[in-house]
Amino acid sequence: MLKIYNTLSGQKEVFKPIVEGKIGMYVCGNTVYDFCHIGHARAMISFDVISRVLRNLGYDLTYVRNITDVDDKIIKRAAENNELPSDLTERMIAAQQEDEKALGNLSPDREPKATEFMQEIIDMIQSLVDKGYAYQGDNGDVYYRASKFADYGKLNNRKLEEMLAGARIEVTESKEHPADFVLWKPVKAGEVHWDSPWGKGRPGWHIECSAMSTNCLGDHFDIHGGGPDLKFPHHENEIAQSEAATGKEYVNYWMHCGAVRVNNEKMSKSLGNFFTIREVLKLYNPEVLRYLMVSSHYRSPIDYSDQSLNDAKVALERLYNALRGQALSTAPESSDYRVRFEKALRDDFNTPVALSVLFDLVRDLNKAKTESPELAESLAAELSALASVLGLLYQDADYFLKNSLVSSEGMNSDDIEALIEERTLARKNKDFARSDEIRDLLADNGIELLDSREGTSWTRK
RNA sequence: GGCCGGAUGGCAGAGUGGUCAUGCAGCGGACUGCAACUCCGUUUACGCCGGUUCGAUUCCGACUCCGGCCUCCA
Repeated sequence: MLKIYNTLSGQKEVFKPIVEGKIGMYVCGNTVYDFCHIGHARAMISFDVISRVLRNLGYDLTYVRNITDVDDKIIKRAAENNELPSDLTERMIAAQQEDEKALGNLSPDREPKATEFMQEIIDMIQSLVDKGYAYQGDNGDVYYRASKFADYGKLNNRKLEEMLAGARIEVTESKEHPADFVLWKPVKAGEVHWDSPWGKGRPGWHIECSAMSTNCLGDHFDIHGGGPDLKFPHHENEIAQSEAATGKEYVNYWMHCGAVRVNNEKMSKSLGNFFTIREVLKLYNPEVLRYLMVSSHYRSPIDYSDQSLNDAKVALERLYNALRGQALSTAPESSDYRVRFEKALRDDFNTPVALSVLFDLVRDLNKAKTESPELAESLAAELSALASVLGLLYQDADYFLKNSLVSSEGMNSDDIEALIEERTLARKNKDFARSDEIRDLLADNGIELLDSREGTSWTRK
């Protein structure tokens, strides 16, 4: 039994797919006008893990995540850069793919782009116009008529009347109601545009997701996910558009990950307090960032700091230490560890508890190394197999331990190996003074040594 | 103002009506030439006030504080 917290109901629910054994999942992707920051990383990693877990549980999953490649911010940024919007979006899509590959995310099954679904977007708007859910204002904008959709606000527990009190909704003369939102906006001079029954122009932000998700997964599908800041208005508007256009229920389970915070404040573009993924990957091995994301529950807020990254690095080192130099056999079909691990993940993807099972396993593995090599090989295989469900421990242990911190400075491997060789000789000759001198020298350079019967290995701290 | 979600040991972070989370750090021991890695043992906890209960960190209510959304944002 799988339980999923559904934003729509505000509680954990037993998951039931529409079609037995199959799942359609749509996740809102990024607007590609800038490099991804840590908040994007969290959303991308969270849903990557969720998709892996669903497949591990045996579901036939179709995972769709869109790319927003037409938007005000893209047009603005491209103009600032003096380049074509399409050149900007291509660059940023390539950058995002690089980042994700580094972080160990698997590609979604489909990554539809808004510009490739223009006809479907126009068709959906037409359908809304035909049914009286949309109208063209005298400024040329086509608006969604929020007041006609009885369930408007059901995802966020809001009522139209109450929202007016907030008074932060953009007031436009051309709108019938302040909560109405744009489906299609007329082209401004020199901007990219498409032909439509309402004149040349381009789509509003929300409609593309309704059009792409229903075209890729059907009018009614299982899971829709995204970052916490999309809950309102974006997802609320998606529901309104889709259900009005198709006349069917849109999505069964809505999932939202938690925010990444910096100094107890949400990391966001508008606050400017964000770090890009590539900045962080200049300092830390990408798996450290992934571990940080997986080490708390996907819905909890995460505080991002040097210390939180460092804690993640140290914890990951413990896992990799257990695998270093350890042969793997075959993982058992089922074990107490696997049962506990999967039980945790079936409970709304509780990755912190799943990780705690891994650490219990590591303790037994480390003990088995001296007591039963065969058991150790099997436990190591089990550790590796379970970790892969979270997308962790995919690197060579020795490589990771030498590169958990990515520093461009510092000693290179050859110099380190040479010093270790000299130290080994000194130790053979019982010249412990020289031996310790070398170890201290390496330690000052962030290199920690580990002597064993097989020889000396090292870790970059 | 409205709507959500939090408050757990030195830090991070799960969870539960009555027995262990887990990682880091600390302390004692084993291993080691000394270390490191590892192992064994161990200290520190559930915001505040009431209620339900044989018993509440866990359920209910009030309070305080914090965060998010209500505007583009993963």
